[in-house]
Amino acid sequence: MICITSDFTRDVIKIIKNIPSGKVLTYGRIAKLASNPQAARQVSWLLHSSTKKYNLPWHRVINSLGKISMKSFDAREYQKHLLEKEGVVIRDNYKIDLKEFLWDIESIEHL
DNA sequence: AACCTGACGAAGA
DNA sequence: TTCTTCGCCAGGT
Repeated sequence: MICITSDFTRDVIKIIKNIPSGKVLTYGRIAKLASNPQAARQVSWLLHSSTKKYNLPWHRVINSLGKISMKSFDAREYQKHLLEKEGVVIRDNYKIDLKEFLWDIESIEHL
């Protein structure tokens, strides 16, 4: 399991934990909110390796195209199910309308 | 210290 | 519009 050693990682964890039900954020936006716009891959790495440990709502994180990007079919279907349960509409090809469902947060000051 | 990993993303072809 | 390439980062070995 991972050990937090950077402000970046701590912020990412905090941000993800605060995504409200029924909303989503993209890897890139999370990285940007955590003051490192180019660290989207690290966000992905974090989710992949420490979702359980930090009890994160991992399903509310999608890619910049507004799509679910899990690798296996089963995983995609599971994430789709979790999101739909919260009212998020999933279109063909696991596409989500960011205009409607992207969490509108501009800074993490108040978190 | 060097190298590997990831559910990324922007830019080209 | 779809696919490939390449740069990114930080934690884990």
